[in-house]
Amino acid sequence: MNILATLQDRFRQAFEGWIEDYEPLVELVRPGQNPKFCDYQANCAMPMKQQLGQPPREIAAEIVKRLEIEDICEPPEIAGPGFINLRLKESWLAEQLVAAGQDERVGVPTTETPQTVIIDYSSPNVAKPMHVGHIRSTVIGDSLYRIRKFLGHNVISDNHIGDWGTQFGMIIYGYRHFVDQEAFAKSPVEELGRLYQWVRKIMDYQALEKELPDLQAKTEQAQVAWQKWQEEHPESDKPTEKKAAKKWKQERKAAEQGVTNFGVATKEASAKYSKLKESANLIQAAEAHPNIAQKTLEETAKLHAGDAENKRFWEEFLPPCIAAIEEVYERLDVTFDHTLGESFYHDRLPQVVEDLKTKGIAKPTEGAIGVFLPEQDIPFLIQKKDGAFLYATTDLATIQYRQEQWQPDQVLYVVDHRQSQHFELLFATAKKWGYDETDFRHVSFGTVLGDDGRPFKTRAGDAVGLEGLLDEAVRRARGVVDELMVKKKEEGEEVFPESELQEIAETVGIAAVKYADLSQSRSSDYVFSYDKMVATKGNTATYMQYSYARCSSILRKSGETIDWQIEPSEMTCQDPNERQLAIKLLQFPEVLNLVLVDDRPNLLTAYLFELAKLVSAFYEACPVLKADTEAERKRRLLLCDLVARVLKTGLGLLGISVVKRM
RNA sequence: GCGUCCGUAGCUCAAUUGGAUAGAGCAUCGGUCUUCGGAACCGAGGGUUGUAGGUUCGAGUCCUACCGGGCGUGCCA
Repeated sequence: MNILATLQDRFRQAFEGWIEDYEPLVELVRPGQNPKFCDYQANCAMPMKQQLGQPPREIAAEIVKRLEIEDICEPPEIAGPGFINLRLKESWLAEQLVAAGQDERVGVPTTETPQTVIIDYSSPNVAKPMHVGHIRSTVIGDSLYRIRKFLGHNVISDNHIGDWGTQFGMIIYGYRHFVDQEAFAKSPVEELGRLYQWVRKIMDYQALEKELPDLQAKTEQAQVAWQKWQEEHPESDKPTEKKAAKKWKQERKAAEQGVTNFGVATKEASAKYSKLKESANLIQAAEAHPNIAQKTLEETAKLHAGDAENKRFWEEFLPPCIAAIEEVYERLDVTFDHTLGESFYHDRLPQVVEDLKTKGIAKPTEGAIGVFLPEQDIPFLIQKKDGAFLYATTDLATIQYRQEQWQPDQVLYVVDHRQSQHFELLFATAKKWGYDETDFRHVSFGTVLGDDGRPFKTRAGDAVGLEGLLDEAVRRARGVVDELMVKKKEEGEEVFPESELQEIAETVGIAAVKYADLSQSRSSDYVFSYDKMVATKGNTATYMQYSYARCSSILRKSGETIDWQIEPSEMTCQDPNERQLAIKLLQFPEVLNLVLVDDRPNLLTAYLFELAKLVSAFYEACPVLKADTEAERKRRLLLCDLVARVLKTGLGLLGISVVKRM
């Protein structure tokens, strides 16, 4: 049962035959902001002023008159400029609680309008270790998948892995020249990873060798230019006229920034260079394999052209690489319905370009092929002048395939915000191509930052590996769990066995990483902090899991079997804390729907956090096991049961598991 | 230059897309309690929502300008 939807229905009925185009007004029925005023409120009277030419308070009175809602709410009150305040009836709340309690889905109905939705997320490159950058896409995508599925949509997850790119040229080249056969036989993935890193290092070294003098020269030039600008533009010369002053300031900023920008770039580059230079082996390899970047590109081109040997390497390397990625997913408890990578679409690319050309959508431009779109200052290039295809081409082929295969109503791309322009171009092109019925959405997200406010990197400047990150989170979680055990021991309580402690740490650690990400507003960057994510206070997975464990423990200690076959009158809330908790529990369905409006899992985490806080207040005010009467005890135990189930279900929809005790 | 996102409490972040007194957590301060699991609860201080205008019953949210930042910006993905 969705309270909000039910109330909105009643308003819809009230408007019917009276007001035209009332749907936007129905949207203005909302949960109340402050329990002091109301449980729900309708803000529709004010905007109706224009249409009806009456004072909003009069309109509100008219709405209330037409509204048939007395089975659900107390008589509505009109407040302020024309707010209609609704207060739910105790008897109705009790009925809904019992219905939710009896329902395996804790009262969440499935949708009446199921849609076919494809979600494209995670998308790692094979043969390259997964890193911190993959967390958000994977975790957010997985959660959106779970929620849609739970609500009854036909969801298809497709992991569009990078299995056809230049990294294969790199490992093929590496395999030809540097492979340690023994290591490869023992663990192909590890050896391929080493080869990738090694070739990457040689490439970096050679590139830096070439670029560094240039960078240093540019830094010096920038310094000279800045000096000169300052000499030629003393502060006293600053124009007083507004426009000229602005230009003056901009020039100064440009000159000054040139120094810092090139300075920083040079400093970073030379630090990296001298670090690489420490390895004699690397220098030797770099000398023996000049221009390695070009050679790896050639290997990639050969693979794409169907070279038998490279294709054989690819076929040999791919399965173990995918298996390694699967291991990470298993640890994260993430699954996909399909894993159709770039290579899957390779054969379709020429036809895509041909078709777009034939239909007059794409045309040659400076030797390449591109789609020109109104309101876009750059063309969407689908073929390079050397004839090679681009990821734009693959993305279009993917859209075409998915339409043929699944006819989706909606396609979500959970990809970081830096690619928003690419998706704008992609979606516009797809529309022109005829796929104009599908709701394509770029579910974008911000960058994961370190505590210095810059993208989260290791001290050496590399991306942080995902597995190491998870290990560290689990290690911190173990620290938290151990601390807890010390306390238990002091208080003479049972200390858990080692195996269980490790299990709890794993569950709590992984949950912490996921929750930290999901609880953040998706569009903004966020600062990664191990300490904060495993904190036992605040909006963290740890706090929620504890709340669940505490609830479970009370239920366990009651020694009773939960039985929801009761009369609603027995569930009537007697205490304000019970009532607040009951309403929050019943709002679970509407929150899930709200999450999907704009694909914002943080609304679900916020809801769960509020629920957990209300439970704490409830325990404080309302003894459960030591309740005054048997009826009270029973009612409160049932509330605990529902809380535990909503917490578990809600966390489950975020991809987070719970433990029975901690 | 153009495009785009952002600027909210000391810190990290919310704010149901235009609704009532802008909320949480951390940190700070005060209080409660012989713990149904105290990882608790109750309370206080802390804000000109970057600045200045505008739109209207009503603006953190929309419009304009400015200040400060991130990201992107034709053949990488």
